[in-house]
Amino acid sequence: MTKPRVRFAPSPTGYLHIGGARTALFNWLWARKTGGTFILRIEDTDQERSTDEAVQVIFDSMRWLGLDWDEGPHVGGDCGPYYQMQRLDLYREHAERLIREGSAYRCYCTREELEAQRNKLPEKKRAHWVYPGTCRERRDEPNLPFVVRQKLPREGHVAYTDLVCGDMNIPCDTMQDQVLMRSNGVPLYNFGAVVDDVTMGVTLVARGKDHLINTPPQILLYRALDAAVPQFAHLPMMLTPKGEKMSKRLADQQGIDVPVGKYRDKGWLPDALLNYIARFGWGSGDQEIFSRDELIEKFDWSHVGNHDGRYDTKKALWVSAEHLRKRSDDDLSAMVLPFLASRGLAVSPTDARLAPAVRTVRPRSSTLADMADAMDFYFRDEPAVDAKAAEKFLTVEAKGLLTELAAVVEGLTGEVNEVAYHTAVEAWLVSKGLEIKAVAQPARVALTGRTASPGLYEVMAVLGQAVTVARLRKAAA
RNA sequence: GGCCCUGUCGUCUAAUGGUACAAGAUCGCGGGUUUUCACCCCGCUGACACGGGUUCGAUUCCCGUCAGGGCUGCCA
Repeated sequence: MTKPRVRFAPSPTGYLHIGGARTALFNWLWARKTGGTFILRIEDTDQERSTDEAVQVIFDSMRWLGLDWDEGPHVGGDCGPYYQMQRLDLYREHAERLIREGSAYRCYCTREELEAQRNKLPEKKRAHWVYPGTCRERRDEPNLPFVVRQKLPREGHVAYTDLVCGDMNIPCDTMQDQVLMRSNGVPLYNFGAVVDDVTMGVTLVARGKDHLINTPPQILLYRALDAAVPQFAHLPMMLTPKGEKMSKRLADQQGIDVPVGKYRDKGWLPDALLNYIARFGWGSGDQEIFSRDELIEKFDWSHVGNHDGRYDTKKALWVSAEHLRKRSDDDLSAMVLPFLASRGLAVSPTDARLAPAVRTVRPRSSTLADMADAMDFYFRDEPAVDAKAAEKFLTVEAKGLLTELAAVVEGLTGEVNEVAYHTAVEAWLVSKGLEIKAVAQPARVALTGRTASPGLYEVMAVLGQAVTVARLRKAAA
């Protein structure tokens, strides 16, 4: 049995959409699970919207996610080139063949003529205008611009079995003679994709359900080209929390990050994003958290659902946090550095406070950005003090206690660690007949500038004796 | 409007023609732990869209209704 060949074929018109990332992931998982081939192909035939920058963004996002491709730009392959705009000869040859064999025809109707026809319809009915087939039987070949249209059967059905959606059976009279090639010789999606999938030997096409309706005419094209029809798997849509298509605008309104790059910028771990989007439309028993290898091991088309879902920001953040908690202090230290840097904190990778600081904030963070924010006070010369907190807790009475506390800490000798702080402070409290509650919040504000932070003794241990004393004294002044 | 897909807790998933008072996770709420905030632990609320059939029996199969989504471009 031959190994699967799957592909991800984005169009470079902006950024890698999170829904696109899921399509890429499912294809990639299948290739990795089966030992098949994962192809990356750039569908840049929309010259109005495609840009080189967007191509670069796709590469960057794919690499960040760790979805490496076996064939495609940069890595090459036997079926290249992998940019559609570099394959125009191929499309022209295939279009000519279809015309010759009667599965396609040249259409000389101009855009203006067709537009005029459409506009004759009442406004409400314009949406269901279909091309009337004016040039279907035309035999002459005037020296005029033309598009190539697919010549569809007027009756019959196209049947196929979708790995996700099951048995499909679509009547031909609901399709129309779609344009295959523009008048400038550039193919449209439904043609370019088929020619490429045929010539690249793609055996399984997994894509969003928004392409479900494109499949029957594509199957007709495969048949017309005497090519094997691949398997199809149409993935359910990722919708906004309100159940709408995830356009950039709507997503922004509802606080969802659509571009993959946003997740990187916000300090998600790539594996966490992969986990969240994998669980979207797919599941494996009760398991929620998957490593990359577990996804490869457990992924299966039979467990891909076929109903659309809604993005859930809270659950997404939970998944992110779970992945963060599984990482070692050292890993996280290295990864959080850029986030500290972007906050103006040039912390050295060898700073001894780094890993201990990470350990204290890890259970309080959902992303690396959260983590950097939570760690801020460790690395500033002076903590940013919340004015309200200071007003509430740094009272005259509290300042007196902080002065004493500073002296207690200053008096410590030997190995001064978390336990030592704990022991010494407890002893002092007992001698004063006080409970920790009496000084906890004032001390916290003094040391961190905030009312919520890791435990006091942990904080002292990371800060060190000298800084702890200094901050306590400063707050008491 | 037409065509296509889909309807299980708010959300993402699970299970099944009858051991079932429909399972897990998240969110929400309450409690515990605690120097704060988290983490963690315990508990609670919460769903088979509706109506017909098929069947001894339907959440599960079929039909209809309703609802949601997608497509309906010389976009992808």
